[in-house]
Order: sequence, then C-alpha cells, then structure tokens
Amino acid sequence: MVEPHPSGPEADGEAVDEYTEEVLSVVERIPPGRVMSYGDIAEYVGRGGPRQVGSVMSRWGGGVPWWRVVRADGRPAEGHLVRARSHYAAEATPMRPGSDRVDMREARWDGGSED
DNA sequence: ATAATGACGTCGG
DNA sequence: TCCGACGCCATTA
Repeated sequence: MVEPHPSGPEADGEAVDEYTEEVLSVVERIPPGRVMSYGDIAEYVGRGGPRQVGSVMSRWGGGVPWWRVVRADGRPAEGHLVRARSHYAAEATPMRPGSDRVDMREARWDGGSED
C-alpha cells in the first residue's frame, strides 16, 4: 500500500521504494507474540532474498515491530537482543527454555490468518 | 566490469 | 548443539 504522504513507518522525510514498503507492510501485520524470519518475508513478498529484507530492516526497521523479525534459528538480530527480550516478555512470545531464541515451531507466522 | 558488503540461510563436521 | 564454510541476491565501492 503506497501512502501519498508520510504518515506511517516511513515518516522520516525520505522516499522509500516499493520493495521497502512491501517488506515493511508485512512486518507491521505480524501479530504480537508471533514472528517471521527474514527468509519467510522474502518468500512471502516474492522477490529479493533474506539479505534484501535485512537491508530494509537495517535502514527502515526502526518504525515497525522489528523484534518480530528474527533469524531462521529464532535468534533476533545481533546487537538487538536486549531490547528484543523485553518485547518478547511483554507479548509472551514463545521462547525456547533457557535460551534467547524464539520457539519457531510455535511463534512462526505464515502471513495467513492470525493463528 | 569486478569485488566487497550485509539486521541471512543451509549444510557438514 | 555449536561453528565455520559456502551460497544467495541486490546494492555499493
């Protein structure tokens, strides 16, 4: 969905391309307590790869629920672990016991219905 | 045109 | 389960 003027996550003053908007819109739809991997998002969007999604998140992730985007093994982006943890606790995201990794089997969201 | 880079993923040891 | 090597894909240098 392309907004005519900045009012969403891209309200930073700069224009974003279509791919970026699409990735961000998917991230925004991930329900609380659920996650998607970079690869999942790339596949869902249908172009680019995990690294492209990573680039988008690095540049624009600040305006969306970035902690709901994790690596395929369930670990949040390196350097964001501490902040991500508090969000997981607040949303009761399923975690693997005794680790900082999300339980992908439980928390992975396919983009379909919210459950 | 070639090489390096990056909020990644998969495979083998 | 942990780790390193290699693969991927678009962007930048």
